[in-house]
Amino acid sequence: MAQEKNITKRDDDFSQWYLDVVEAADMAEHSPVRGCMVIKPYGYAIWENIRDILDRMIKATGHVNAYFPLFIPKSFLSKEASHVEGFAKECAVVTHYRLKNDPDGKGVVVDPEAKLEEELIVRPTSETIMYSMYAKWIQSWRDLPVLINQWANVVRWEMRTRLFLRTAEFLWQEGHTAHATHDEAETETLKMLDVYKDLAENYLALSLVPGQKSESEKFAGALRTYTIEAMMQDGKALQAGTSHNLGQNFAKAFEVMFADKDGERKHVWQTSWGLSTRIMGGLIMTHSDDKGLVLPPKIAPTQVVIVPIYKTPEEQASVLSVAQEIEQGLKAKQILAKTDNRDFLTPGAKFNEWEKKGVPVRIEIGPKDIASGKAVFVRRDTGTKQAIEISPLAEVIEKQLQQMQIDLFEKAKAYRKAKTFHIDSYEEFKKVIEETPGFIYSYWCGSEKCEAEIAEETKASTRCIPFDQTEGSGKCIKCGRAAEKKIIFAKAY
RNA sequence: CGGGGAUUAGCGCAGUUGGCUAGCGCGCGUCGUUCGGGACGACGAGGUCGCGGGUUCAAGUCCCGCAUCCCCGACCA
Repeated sequence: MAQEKNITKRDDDFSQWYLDVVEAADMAEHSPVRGCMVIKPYGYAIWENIRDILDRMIKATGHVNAYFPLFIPKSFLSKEASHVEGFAKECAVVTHYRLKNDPDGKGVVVDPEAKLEEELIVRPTSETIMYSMYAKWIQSWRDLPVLINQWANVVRWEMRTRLFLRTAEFLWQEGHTAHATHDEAETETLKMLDVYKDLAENYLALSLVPGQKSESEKFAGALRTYTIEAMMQDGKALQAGTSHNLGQNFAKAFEVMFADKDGERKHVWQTSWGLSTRIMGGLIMTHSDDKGLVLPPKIAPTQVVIVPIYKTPEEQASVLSVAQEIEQGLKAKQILAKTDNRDFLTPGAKFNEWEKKGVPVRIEIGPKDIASGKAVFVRRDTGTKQAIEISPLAEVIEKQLQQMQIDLFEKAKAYRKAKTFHIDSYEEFKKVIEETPGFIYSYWCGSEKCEAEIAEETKASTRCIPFDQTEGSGKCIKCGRAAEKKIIFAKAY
């Protein structure tokens, strides 16, 4: 039998299940370059959809796109102390600009004569290169705010990598803004986190909690970092997007200053925010099942696949012509439909292939259906099959796609709620994190010592201080001191 | 950077105490029969056994060195 490897989700092997889904859906694979990923056409089509939606949102909130260099002079990176400390350990460095033939034999070697005066860092993020330009562009309060976004690749030389979740090179957008006041920057920071939340919930159907990062988890160089933390099917957290209020830290390092209305020269207040291809890992780990990927209709490259079924050439002709009609009807409603008319595959093989790729809706059309004026409609998430009339088919499908989008989100939310625990005792905390991993809400005193000890003892890190806090106060889960707010602990990707 | 494991066809693997022309499954090609849940048969193509040394009449197999990859930790979007 031509049976491929099965995709099976087990608690102890969730990572393997995840990789199997990525492979089965034909989204990406490891490249020969260490830690780097090849995003295959199907995976890239999904990224393009996410990118286009987010790009529209970013522009709708008043931002414009620009592009800055891949290379950052080493001296730039070291201007902001905590920033360089945060990234120094994972930077790729360009030291030479030329190769030459190996004098001892085959191939080429780095020409030692071609050493750079100053090494160049392949950007791990673009704060420094962008703000060196902002310093020139911003002179007056009239130049503010600067609201620029960039779509780019960045490189972080991570020790261990995993497709989409952590790769040495990844694609993202990074927004970098400059404002006249702290409050304006803070508003911007929160506004963009909200854009990410909108994208993640209403398009990707991820279930998440927005909140603020602890001091130890915040971005290197930021005043405050806000995050959306999504929950995966194994109860672990995935940081799906972050928005930073940078304060004046970089403004001071790069001397980004403006003459204010009151005549004083002041440092600008800045923000940066980013969302990467990692979010596709979250998409996969939130919705997929043992048959493969499950895509929310709003980001699926193909929303409806029509599988024709026939035996004889006569049947083929009539079935394909009806399939064409259905496809046209769907396209007229802006539904991304395609007919799989490959006649070297059996219908079963096609069903399987499109299930692995997560196409939301499948329509089966064969001689029996044509005779009865109906077609078979199958939803990817529930697997429900039903016969529907061919004539008003597009309307029904349109509603079903909308419903599936809602259902996926509701399912993800219900799942997160089921794996969310409010815990007051450290003993219970340890038990829960081990036995039923999820988001644990506990009071925390705010000390890095408690945070670090908990991480050491339980492998759970602080994810965020949720905006949504229940009334009251309590005692720190670790040390017992008085605490004002709850923080979420979870194992994380 | 520590601790394990691996490297044989495109992919996944087997290969005995060293011994014949290095196998198996999937995939791939041609033809035929099939086609409502991953079709079947026949024939066929495909290998510098990671690299470099060594031992031997004989090395995928034994020895030495090197390289690369994977997994588990520390680091991270």
